Amino acid sequence: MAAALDLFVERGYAATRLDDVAARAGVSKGTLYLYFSSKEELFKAVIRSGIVPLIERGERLFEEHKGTAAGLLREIVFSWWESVGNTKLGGIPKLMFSECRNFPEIGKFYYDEVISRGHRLMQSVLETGMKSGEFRSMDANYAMRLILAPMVFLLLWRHSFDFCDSKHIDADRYLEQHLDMIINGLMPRSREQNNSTQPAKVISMEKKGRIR
Amino acid sequence: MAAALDLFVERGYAATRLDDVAARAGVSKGTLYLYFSSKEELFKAVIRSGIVPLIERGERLFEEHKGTAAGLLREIVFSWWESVGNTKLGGIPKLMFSECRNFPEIGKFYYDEVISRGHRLMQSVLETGMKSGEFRSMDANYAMRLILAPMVFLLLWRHSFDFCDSKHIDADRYLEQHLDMIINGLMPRSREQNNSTQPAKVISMEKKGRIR
DNA sequence: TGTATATTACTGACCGCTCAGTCATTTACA
DNA sequence: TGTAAATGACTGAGCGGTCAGTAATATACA
Repeated sequence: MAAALDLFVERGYAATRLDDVAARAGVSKGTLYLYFSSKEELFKAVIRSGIVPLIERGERLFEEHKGTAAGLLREIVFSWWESVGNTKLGGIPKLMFSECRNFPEIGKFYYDEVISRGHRLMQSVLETGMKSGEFRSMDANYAMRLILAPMVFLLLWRHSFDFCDSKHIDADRYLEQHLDMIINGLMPRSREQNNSTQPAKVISMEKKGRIR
Repeated sequence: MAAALDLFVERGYAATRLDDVAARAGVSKGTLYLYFSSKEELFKAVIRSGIVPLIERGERLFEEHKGTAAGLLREIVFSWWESVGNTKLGGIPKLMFSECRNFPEIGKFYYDEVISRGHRLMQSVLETGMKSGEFRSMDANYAMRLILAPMVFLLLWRHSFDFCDSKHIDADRYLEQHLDMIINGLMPRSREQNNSTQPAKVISMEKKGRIR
């Protein structure tokens, strides 16, 4: 399954040959069929085992958190990047976006088990912040999508056009600035108070030369 | 080429059969080879002819604009959605993200002719606003990416997981809220002044029931 | 303990289908 | 009638999937 993940991420579903998966795994193609009844089943297994555990971690972060909503937001963003963005698991979302129309069943599975739970999590964080008055009130469903979009987009970019890009994106700076722009867009009233809402600095891998 | 665009967008590159393209175009497969020397050449031609004209329109908007940077931003966002998001051309970015690793040559072409020009355009808008003091000063390269990401992401979503999503996204509300969050994140000092920076309302298809 | 039998894990040659690409033939038309 | 355009049957490589066979290990039994 590790071999399959590598190759699926690298070449996409259709372009991955089972002979190659078998070769990389150090077994014969026949052996694959002792464990997975078809290429599609192998694909599903890879997706399932790789992603589902991660979403659960995020849900735990939310339940256990005590502090500002902005701090929690920050914590989720950076721990997500650490465990997904920076690992080979980061290729899965790209894979899913590319293939979900051709495999609606897997698409639905991924949506139900990963995406919708991620959405619910982020929306809860925002609603918490709105209720407490830390964020101004807005449609949490759309706000949630607007916060997640640049995060996932960074992942997709990394696995697609990044190789063309002369200016490689520094993920930490990108996420840092995203938070900065989003928080200032979310905060009510004056802007100055926002510096007090970053108690989570400890867990982030914040750069010294942070952009103002 | 219209037939090919339809099918590429609908099924992806690998899953599109030239027999089907020919059938939809109302010609025989042999005829395709009188005009395109290979499937890959057909793909390139589709991408080239579909997208390049659009970017030029955006560049013209920038050059001709007189008004606030926020107004220009708004105008670009909505006219982009009108001419790309709402048409079948909207499938091309999804296609490019999915396939650019398998066709680095096309990926490079797309990056050079479309993405980098789009980046430059948006970055210019932001820098204009920063110079005039309308926006607070920040790294324009990252800000540009953070503004474009949710826009492109909406397109990708529409062509991938949207079919799973029970709550269909209203593109206008989404973009409206994006602008609202971004502008308020970009504006210096007090939040109240931002309502004066929407002279571009005319061209947008703004909904009455806008989210506050 | 030595031999026979069963089980498990794996192999790789093979099959059949799909589909990009070809080309001898037909059609359109000036 | 000559030539350019179009056709569609055909080819062959590639690849998902199969299965008879092998080797190693475990079990049965005398």
